Amino acid sequence: MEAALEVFSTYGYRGSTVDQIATQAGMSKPNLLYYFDGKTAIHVALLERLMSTWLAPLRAISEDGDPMDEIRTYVRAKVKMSRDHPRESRLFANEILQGAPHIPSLLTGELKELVDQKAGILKGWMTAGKLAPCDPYHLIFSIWATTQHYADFDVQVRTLLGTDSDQRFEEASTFLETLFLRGLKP
Amino acid sequence: MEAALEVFSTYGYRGSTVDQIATQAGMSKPNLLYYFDGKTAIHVALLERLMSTWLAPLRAISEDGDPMDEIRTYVRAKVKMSRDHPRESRLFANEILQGAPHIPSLLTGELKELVDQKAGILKGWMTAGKLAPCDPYHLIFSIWATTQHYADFDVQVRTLLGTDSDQRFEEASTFLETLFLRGLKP
DNA sequence: AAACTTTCTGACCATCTGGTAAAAAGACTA
DNA sequence: TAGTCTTTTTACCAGATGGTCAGAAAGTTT
Repeated sequence: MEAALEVFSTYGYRGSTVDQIATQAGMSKPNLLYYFDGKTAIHVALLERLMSTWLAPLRAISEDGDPMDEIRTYVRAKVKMSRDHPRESRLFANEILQGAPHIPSLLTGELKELVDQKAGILKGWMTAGKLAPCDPYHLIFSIWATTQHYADFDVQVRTLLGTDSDQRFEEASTFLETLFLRGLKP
Repeated sequence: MEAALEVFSTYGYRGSTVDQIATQAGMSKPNLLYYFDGKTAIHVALLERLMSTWLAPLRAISEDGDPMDEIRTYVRAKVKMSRDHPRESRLFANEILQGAPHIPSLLTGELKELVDQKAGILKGWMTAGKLAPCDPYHLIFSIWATTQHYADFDVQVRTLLGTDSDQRFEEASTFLETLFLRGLKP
């Protein structure tokens, strides 16, 4: 799985070969296929296993917390994930970009359920006057987009910032925190 | 080129075949390769031809305009591009996601030059007190990320919003406009 | 109409890729 | 030790794919 993550996230599904994954995992192709029912099965298994980890920060948003704190924490956690788990982010990005052909049920199921729930919480905060009124779904999208950008478009970010240090994640965290807190203050 | 855009943006570089593009263009593979020097050449030609169109909205930002108006106009233009030219967006997203193996010079050249220039303008507005102080590069990234999200992750957005109408682009425009204007008001 | 140039096609090839078959090599048990 | 089950390797295949080539059409010039 570790090898598959490395390969798939770098070259995409079609761009990866079973041989590459096997080599990366230090085994032969037939041996790899002894444990998995084919290339697609590896890919799906990987996506399913990572989905819950990937959604953990969103799941952690609590209705009881302070809205501003919760959002700040969420943004920070997502930037951290882009820094520490860029491969996972790219894996999902690749899959969604191609129209999510392998995980349609994950989108309509687990993901939608969670997002609907959290959107409800956000909406509640807004009607309670604790958050500037806006569309909660688009708010979630904007947090995903801005934070995952630093993993998915890393090459571009590094090129344009002209720095290779991890400093960009700190800067990003600070910038996004300011943007969202100012933008959402009731 | 139109056929290549359609195919490459849907399946990615590795996932597309020359035959697919040829069929889409209504010609035979050898005939297509009579005009292009190979699969890679088609891809690169496409990326280079689209780069300027793609950057037009950013290029249109004028130092003389009102900062808030300029940013509002830019965000709107970018959302419109996601709606009207999703294939172009996905084509670039695919390429950057894989590490931009075919267009390294475009990033370090044309793109970086333009972004540096516009970041300078933004910085100028900030020191003049016309815009809340923040990192101009990360500001540009956040506008790119949030707007292109609606093209690149369209499947996810449609699934979670549960609507297929183009209404989502209107909502997105409104939401992002509010977010950025509130977040950047000095 | 002949000569020549450009465009296009069918047949073909080398390579890559996902996947399989069968047997060898270990590991465990009676 | 012999037998059985699991794991791994070697050899291989069928189909897909990028690309080539000789020559046929089609068009243009002389």
